[in-house]
Amino acid sequence: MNKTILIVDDELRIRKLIADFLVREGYSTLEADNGRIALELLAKEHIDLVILDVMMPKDDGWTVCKELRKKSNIPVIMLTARGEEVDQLFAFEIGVDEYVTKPFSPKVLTARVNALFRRIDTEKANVYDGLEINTAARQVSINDHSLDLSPKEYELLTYLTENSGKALSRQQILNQVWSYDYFGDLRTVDTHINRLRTKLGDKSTLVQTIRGYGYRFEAEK
Amino acid sequence: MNKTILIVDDELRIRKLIADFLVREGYSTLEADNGRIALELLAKEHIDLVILDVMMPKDDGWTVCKELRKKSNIPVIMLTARGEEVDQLFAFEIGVDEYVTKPFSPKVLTARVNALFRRIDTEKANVYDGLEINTAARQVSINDHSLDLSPKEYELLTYLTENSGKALSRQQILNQVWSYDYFGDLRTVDTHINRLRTKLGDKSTLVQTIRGYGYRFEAEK
DNA sequence: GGAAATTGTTACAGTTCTGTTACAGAATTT
DNA sequence: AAATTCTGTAACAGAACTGTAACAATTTCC
Repeated sequence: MNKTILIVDDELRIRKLIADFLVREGYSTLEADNGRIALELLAKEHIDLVILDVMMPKDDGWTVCKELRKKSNIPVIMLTARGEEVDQLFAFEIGVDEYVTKPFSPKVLTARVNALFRRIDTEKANVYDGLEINTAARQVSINDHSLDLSPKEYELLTYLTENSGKALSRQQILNQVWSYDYFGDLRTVDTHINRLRTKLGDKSTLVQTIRGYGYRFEAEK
Repeated sequence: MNKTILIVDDELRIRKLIADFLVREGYSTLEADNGRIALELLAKEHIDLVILDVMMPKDDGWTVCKELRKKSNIPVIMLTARGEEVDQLFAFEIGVDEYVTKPFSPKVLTARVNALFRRIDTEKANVYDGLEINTAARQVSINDHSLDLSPKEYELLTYLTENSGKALSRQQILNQVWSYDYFGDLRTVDTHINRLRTKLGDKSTLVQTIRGYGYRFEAEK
């Protein structure tokens, strides 16, 4: 089923413009011309993402977002007017995921939406073919059988899974899992991959070698 | 190999700040404090993305971007000052892919960069008559059946596909896929083409021989 | 048709790369 | 402080990759 995006803006023209391009990208859309209706829709409908204009006559975007956040972790993209002061820390605390400055090109908006969904989707998938990663508990298990990973092994595994399906070079891995100013041997990565694979047992095939490049985590289809 | 980002800004402080966070994200960086040096670096080095400050004393960001666009399709992120009027249509025509308003949080900047690369990478996930090349995963597949290519074979194939429809001489291929200072036998290219064709199976006809010259990748219409 | 040029194919040896293990020092726990 | 665990490096063996050469097949040109 298509993802549904709720567009909240008091201007019909803007709503239609946005809806037009999102539909073209393959999304379903809902519309609300004020905060109250937006919140009602959120309670009733299954909505995957909200695009929210800051400037609205009744309740402004910030208020709607704050209300929304009490009930949901739905991603929010804010539309801000050019020149409008935006306190990024405030926005972050409220739980805005992205902004787009008006006027915007449809290209930019749809790109943001796509990128945000990709991010959410990858964050959600914490079970890979029977390998479960509980980030809150910092615990990894295979078929409810807990794995005893060292700190580095855990960090390495989560970096791989967070970028599941992507080729990661040894340098990239070293930069991320160790640190950007760590100047160690690239082969260190290999050793840790080896240790990780050993502990992964028959799930070790999830960690694929890319010869001459690095590694890739891959949940088989 | 890491993606390389060129940072163009006249202020050392800003450059270092940006470079710091990008390196932490696993990118390599290059720096230029003016447009001329930026263009020189672009000609010499392999650069995947440019971050460009609009306000610079010699050539402003727009000029640099326009020059750059004559020679390359590298994605560009513009740094604009808050309150600075930006004509988005103008920027779009010049070929700017994203902006970030100063002052910005590193989080916002790196998020933009990551999102842009994701977009580029997924756009790049090209399909040629059933042959799919996923550059992010560094993976090639035919009808969802993954091919096991060696590093050279992969590089060769992507070089061919990136120049799809163009005749490439053996020397040109050797210069690009090997390196410009590699002095090997031209027939080495033939051998690798042969290996590649073998692995491509019934898609091998995509790689055409140009007698007396070299090869050409051609997606049939 | 036949010679020359060009390309396809295969084999092989040298090189590079990766998996694995061992070990010593560092960090952590007891 | 001792014991245990963790970590980074080095070393080695085996596997994969690569470049060259030699020969076969094909195309071009006379």
